[in-house]
Amino acid sequence: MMHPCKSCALRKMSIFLPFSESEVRFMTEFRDGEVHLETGQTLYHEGDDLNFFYTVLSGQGARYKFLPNGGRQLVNFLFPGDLTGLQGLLEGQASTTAVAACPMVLCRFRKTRLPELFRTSPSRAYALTWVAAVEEHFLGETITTLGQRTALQRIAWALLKIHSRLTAVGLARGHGVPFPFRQRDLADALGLSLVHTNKMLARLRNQAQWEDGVLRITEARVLAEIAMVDLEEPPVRPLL
Amino acid sequence: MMHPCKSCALRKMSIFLPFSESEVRFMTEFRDGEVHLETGQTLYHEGDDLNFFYTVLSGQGARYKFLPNGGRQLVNFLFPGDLTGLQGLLEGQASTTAVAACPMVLCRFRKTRLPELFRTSPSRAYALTWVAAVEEHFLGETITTLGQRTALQRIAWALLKIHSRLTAVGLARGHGVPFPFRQRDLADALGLSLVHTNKMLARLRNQAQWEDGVLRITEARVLAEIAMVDLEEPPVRPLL
DNA sequence: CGACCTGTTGATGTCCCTCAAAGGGGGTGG
DNA sequence: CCACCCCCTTTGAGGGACATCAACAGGTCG
Repeated sequence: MMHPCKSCALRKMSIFLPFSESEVRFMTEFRDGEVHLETGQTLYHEGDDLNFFYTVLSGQGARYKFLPNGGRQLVNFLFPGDLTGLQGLLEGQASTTAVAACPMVLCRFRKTRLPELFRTSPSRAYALTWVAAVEEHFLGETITTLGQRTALQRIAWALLKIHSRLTAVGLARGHGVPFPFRQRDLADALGLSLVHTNKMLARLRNQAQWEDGVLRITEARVLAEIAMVDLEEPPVRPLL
Repeated sequence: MMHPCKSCALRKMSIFLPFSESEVRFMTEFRDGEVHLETGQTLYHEGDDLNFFYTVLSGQGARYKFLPNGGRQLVNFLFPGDLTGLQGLLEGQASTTAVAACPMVLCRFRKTRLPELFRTSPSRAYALTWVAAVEEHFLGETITTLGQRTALQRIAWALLKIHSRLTAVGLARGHGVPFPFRQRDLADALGLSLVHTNKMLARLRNQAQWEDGVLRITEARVLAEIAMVDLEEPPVRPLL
């Protein structure tokens, strides 16, 4: 297709800031093709020299960091609209491993053209920085959760965040949002053991159901109370 | 003084990428004065409308997030060269409270001029994004620490990171680096209780001493082993 | 001198980890 | 078509790491 960005479905979602005509033209030329991943495939490995960065177009994945003792931390989920790979911008070395949890499509950008982006399209460069700032903000919230919340509160917090983020990109289907991960992934995201994660999920079953890769929240109010957060939509943000 | 950036001591440190002549000129004009803080003063409060962002020139501080239950999370320390306030770029609302742990000097930038920076100085805009990516990378490491490391490992990890970061900005003084925080701050940074933090610090006394606001590391190798990290210098990064 | 803050140490409790085992699909092969 | 296995989920039992409660020492300040 000639105009992959022009027809991009993500761009139309209200959570993303609109593109100008010239921005659409620029991105169409700037992008470096698409990447298609199957379930379980890795986008990049920890330690890889990263020549690209990516925007998630569809599907879901996660970035993991592995420790010498066998531990594994899920640093963040990769949802449609998320940018990943920028971290490796500096060291050239990826600090995490990105894996697809279901079939994914990503928009690819070449790192060597980054200076050109900054020279040629200030508004797109601004968007890039903005997205990085959004991500930074979210990681700060995650740190707060890991540092201060109990297991039950962490689960409640995560389910709410995940649900609202996926709803914001139009994935709600009445019966819930697709969330194709295992309990082990959620456990690794929250610094909990698999067993305890399972037990806390059971205790929240009245407020949220997560089965067969579909997450449904029935008592958001209660979850928010448990998690000590306010119920709010994800803020509007740019898309790359 | 006419050339505050030209004479900036930070710029000369090898951990920071060099400025071109034109970049120095640009920043001199772009900056919006200095902010001087006394110990305990706050740079901004959670919920504030943020019109500025800042680079730490000297001194140290931290960003905190407070929870309804009285909990407090130290999201990150603010060391010389660090950029802060960008997170609030989007919501306009600061998500954390920034407090000085000793007298601080910061370089101030006006948010409304950000688009101008992207239009006028692509190389500076690139540096800004780079710094944000560095920060994002570090927050990811912190998440891994909070999620996967034990109390002793967290303390060892934090002491190493803090020491190497402060050394990289030239604060080592033979007997150690200045670190003007309380054990309560470190506890809040690592998601531990004050009491337990104290006990773990005691157990590491042979490897690291932290007294009277000075941190000295005598057995970095041992600490690194405990923390499950490699001993390495902080990567070179831009300065704003 | 007393009030307050920070650091230190001991005692007690508990949240969560680890170990263990069983049940339910889904896939493969006999 | 059933046997078998693997992965995921679920539940119970026991133990350990860390939180909470409590008390004291030293330093600083009013």
